Amino acid sequence: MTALAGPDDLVAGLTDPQRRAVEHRGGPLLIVAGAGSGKTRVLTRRIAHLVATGDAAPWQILAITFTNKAADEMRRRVAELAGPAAGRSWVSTFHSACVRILRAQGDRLGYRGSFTIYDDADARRLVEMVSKELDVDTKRMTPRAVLGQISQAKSRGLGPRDYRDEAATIFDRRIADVWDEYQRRMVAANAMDFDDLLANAVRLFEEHPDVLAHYRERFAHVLIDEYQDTNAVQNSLAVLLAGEHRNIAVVGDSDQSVYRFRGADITNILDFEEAFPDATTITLDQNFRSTQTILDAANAVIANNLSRKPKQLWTDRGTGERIVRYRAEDEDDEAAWVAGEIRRLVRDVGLAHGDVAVFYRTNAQSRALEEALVRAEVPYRVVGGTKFYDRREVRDLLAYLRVLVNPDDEVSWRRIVNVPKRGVGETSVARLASWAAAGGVPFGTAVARAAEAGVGAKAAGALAELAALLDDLRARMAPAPDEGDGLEPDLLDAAGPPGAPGTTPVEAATPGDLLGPGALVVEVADRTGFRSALLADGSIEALGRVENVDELAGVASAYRSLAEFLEAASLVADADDLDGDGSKVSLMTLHIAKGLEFPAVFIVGMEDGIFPHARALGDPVELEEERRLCYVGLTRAERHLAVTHAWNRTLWGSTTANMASRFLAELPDELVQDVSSVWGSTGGRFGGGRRDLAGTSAGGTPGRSSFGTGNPGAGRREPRSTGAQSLGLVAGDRVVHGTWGEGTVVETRGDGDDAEAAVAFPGLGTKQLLLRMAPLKRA
DNA sequence: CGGTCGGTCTTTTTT
DNA sequence: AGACCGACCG
Repeated sequence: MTALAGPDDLVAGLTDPQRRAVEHRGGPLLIVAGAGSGKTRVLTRRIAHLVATGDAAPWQILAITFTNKAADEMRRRVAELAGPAAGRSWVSTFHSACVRILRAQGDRLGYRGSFTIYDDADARRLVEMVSKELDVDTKRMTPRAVLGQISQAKSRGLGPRDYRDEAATIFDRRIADVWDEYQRRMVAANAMDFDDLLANAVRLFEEHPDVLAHYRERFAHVLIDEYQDTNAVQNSLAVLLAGEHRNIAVVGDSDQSVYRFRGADITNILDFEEAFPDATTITLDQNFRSTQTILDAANAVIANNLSRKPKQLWTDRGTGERIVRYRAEDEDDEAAWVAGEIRRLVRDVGLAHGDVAVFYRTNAQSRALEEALVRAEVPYRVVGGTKFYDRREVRDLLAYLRVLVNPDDEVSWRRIVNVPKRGVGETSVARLASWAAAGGVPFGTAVARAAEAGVGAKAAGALAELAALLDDLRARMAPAPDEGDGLEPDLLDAAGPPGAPGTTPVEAATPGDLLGPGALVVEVADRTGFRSALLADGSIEALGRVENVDELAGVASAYRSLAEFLEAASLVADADDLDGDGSKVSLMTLHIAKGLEFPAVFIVGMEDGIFPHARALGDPVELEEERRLCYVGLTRAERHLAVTHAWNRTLWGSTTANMASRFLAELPDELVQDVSSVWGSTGGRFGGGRRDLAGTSAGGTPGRSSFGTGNPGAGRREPRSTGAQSLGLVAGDRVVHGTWGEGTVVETRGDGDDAEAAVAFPGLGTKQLLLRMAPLKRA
């Protein structure tokens, strides 16, 4: 379509600091990018600029993000700017980049190319297994906690031996024992957990200088997003790859570091300038997202953190409305108020449901909201939460598929051995395990020779049948396409795995009677009796499970090989990650909200003990992390922001009274409009109009309204009308909206105070406006 | 071996 | 309130 952008086009429209970040050459670059400061824009333009100026070939660029979604988005935007050649760049997450390298080079570490990736649940199972074998008290040391310790240590770049050396308590030494055996079993199972993917890549580079040299040469430019969320190992990777040419650009905002509990180390970004003394630092603090009121609030809150570099976000977009605060009786009142306000925003202010998001600290809080939204007939979706790949039946089938690809995968074997039920109980599994261990053979061998292993005749027969079935399927499995050695510029894909968003899924053409991934799912589900067991159950949820099985087959069939599908399934946590179509309100945790933005945001449950979470109250470091989370939440809002807390909240069956969150007290008074204070007042101060709507749908007391006409000004009386209803608009008229700019009237309805107009704003879609309330003038 | 009952423990989770 | 685990029994 359009001609590719030249270097000058690529810096057009950028602010001065943005431009400098794009044009910087020679040496390390730290881009301190505040929320909403256009960092993705800078990153994508920088990549395109490197290519357009000829300073780098596309395949010499490695761009790292944290989520697949972010990687897809970046890939898309870079392709727009730099053309298809940009597909030769690696734009991926740390984990997928490491997988790609390890698939090609893992044999140097003793892994085979088909190694399995264990997610947290798989890893936890193995820890549990090992703990029990070692007689660890799994009550006092839960597998979850032990794995957490191991994971944290791995994130710091430690191994079992280092950990043992550091061990201060008997517990730590036990953890080291478990870790030792866990790691042995992982190698035996030809499996890696998420932390291993990173750690093994580092090990590969450290132990094989020739490999490192290859990749250093290959990736002459390294860019890393969300640097504040990197852990020590990821930092090592960055340093290893960029340590020689030093063309490393990192982007991040220490105020948005909220994954400490996952091993993220904020000092990586804080100390970047020390690690790279010749680094250039560019700060982006102009915000292009929010009103100044919202930014002032966020600035004020985050200023209470001691361990940070001062930074003030600013905007030229104007003051905007005050932040609405609602003090609810309980979580139901809170939810009902939110539901009512959302209706107001849609009816009176002209927002679409998709423009609105509600954030909460913990997933459990979504329930009351969902109930209220259903009652108020507000369409919504819950983002995150239960993921497709976490469902039991999906995990079961994936375990079958993994065993097909990797017969040494013990955890998956154990999972499927008695699913569906074939009379193989705990004792049989124990016999299989000890026989395998004694003979030094994989668990799968014991399954095939169960009778020899001492398993009872009936169970042994079932197991032999299972092994034979899997052998048969394995023989008919379509081979994985050759993926090269990971070093060629153009191997694999230009645009991520097939089936990934942004690429066209290709129905795998399977030659002869070879089985592709989709067919394998079907075969496994049918021939193991998995599907019939579900159907026999007959319950509603069993039927849902059957649907999930079919869906899994559908997803799988978009991949070229089973191995490829399994890799994607392990690395892409959420299949229903799809961006909403704009027709639904989004509900999500504050963590998930990071990186997103919405015209209207509600943050609920702002109570000490909820947010900040109870477990953070006594710990200053944790508390600062919670405050960063608050900062993240506040800065997601573009124009409308409401914060709520409930005096009473029922949690886990009992009701407790909570104080308002300390973060609420950190919001400057003049930025906040307290809605509960108008309780029983005649109203009029807060934008008025349609109070009936809020009242009836909220099922609460009328008069508690909030978001009004969008008129700024602290404490000033809001006008009852913008007068736009008397403009006499007809379809085709050009108008200017205070927020959305110029648009065209598409349709008008009603008259007087009830007059409404549908107005199309270029690039923003058509908005329904209540003219009495809308800041509208003739163009 | 497999179903049922009661006791316990509840954050956040890009990969 | 709900999920998950372990003990108990047919």
